[in-house]
Amino acid sequence: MREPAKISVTKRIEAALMEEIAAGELEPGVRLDEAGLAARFEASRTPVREALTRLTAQGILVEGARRGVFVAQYDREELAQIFEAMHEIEAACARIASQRLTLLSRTDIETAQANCIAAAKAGDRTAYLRANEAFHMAIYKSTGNPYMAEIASEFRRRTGPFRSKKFQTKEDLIASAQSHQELINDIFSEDSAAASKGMRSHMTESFLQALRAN
Amino acid sequence: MREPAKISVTKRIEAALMEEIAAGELEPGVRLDEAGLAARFEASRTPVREALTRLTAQGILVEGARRGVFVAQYDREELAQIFEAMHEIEAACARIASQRLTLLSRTDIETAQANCIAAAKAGDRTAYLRANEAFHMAIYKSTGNPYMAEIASEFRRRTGPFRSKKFQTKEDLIASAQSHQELINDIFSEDSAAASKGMRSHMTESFLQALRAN
DNA sequence: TCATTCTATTTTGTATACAAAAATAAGAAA
DNA sequence: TTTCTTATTTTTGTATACAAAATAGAATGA
Repeated sequence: MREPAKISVTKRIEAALMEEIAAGELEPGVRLDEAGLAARFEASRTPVREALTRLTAQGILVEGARRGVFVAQYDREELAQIFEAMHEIEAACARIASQRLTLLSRTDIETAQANCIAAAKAGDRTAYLRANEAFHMAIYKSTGNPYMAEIASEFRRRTGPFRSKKFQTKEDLIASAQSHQELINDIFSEDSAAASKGMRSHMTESFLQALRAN
Repeated sequence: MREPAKISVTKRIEAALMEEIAAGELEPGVRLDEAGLAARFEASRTPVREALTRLTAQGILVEGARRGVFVAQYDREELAQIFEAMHEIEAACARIASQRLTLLSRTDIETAQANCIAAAKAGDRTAYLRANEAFHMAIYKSTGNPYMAEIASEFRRRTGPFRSKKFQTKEDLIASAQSHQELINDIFSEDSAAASKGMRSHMTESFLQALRAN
């Protein structure tokens, strides 16, 4: 029997805010005041503060020039720079992953992709977003390098609110899932150059759509 | 006249700890207790806590399995993974930098390298460490992408305590400075593939020495 | 009307207090 | 001695309090 997994108030608030930002409920530019959040989460300002500090360290929130912290918001130029950095890291992950594929990691990637296809066919946007995250995470994990995986995940969290906007229609979902399929072929080819190139093209596509939607 | 630049207690403590860890005064594995630090910095536990939280988020500290936070410590396997990730990011930085070199950024890199050579010739380890950081920072900055620069810097901070150990003799410093020179040639060649390859070889060298010293 | 100074309010940064959890130490039983 | 239990002490997580800074608002003068 496992313990009730007591989670600290700080972590609970951090996770909740991260979730809301990822889901787009808290839009970029919105200000978060400590007192308000403390009231909302029925806690004191102390854990709220700590959660905000952690989210700020991750770049999900930014401290405004004046006062208070805000959900990170980027103009086109900044967004392009973030995507460029993400682009590089994702490409490196794809290359490394292709060199180190195990039966298990191949299966994980394929399973995630199967979920993507199912969600796309069903036109279920929420399910697709979740499956899409899992798909990319599976690739990161396949590098066998938790540090690479961590920075890749971090960028994914940061760009989440901007990427999610681009999935509007069922066609968007299906197009994305197809793009995944090409990417998988490249990675599974075990030609690391092709894997890297494949990821670059997938990310470029993703960026162009994100730019259009923001 | 500029204002006295009021710095928060939290930031002061964070910077001080970062400095001490980078300098190797606080060795990997050492435990940091809040009460003790609060006494040392003549502050309450609150700002100490916040500083520790931020350093933990940056991976400079880790929260132990049991209790308390510790200066991050890595075994050979983990160190290899971190260096691999750093390797990838540095290579990407070098490639991008080589594509975007401006007169100003070239000058910054050359100036930093001149300082490295001077410190190496003088056998001044502390000065070399500082100049070496500036040299790499100048390359990051030359990418024109603050997000790339930020992750590269973060890895540099994390690996600082392990890299610094490898500079023991004057010959080590001179060898490092010479390695820089080759790297500069590759980056300034404006052949981005060569730049990336050059950085990879520089980082591989650096890693091998770090492994030997740790 | 606009700018400016002063006042009031909000909000943050830091200190302190306290309860709960974990680590440590001590003692008892095998 | 070793192991198990229990008591003690640390240490952490959260709440609360308060002063200083920042913002907003009101009043004053041009």
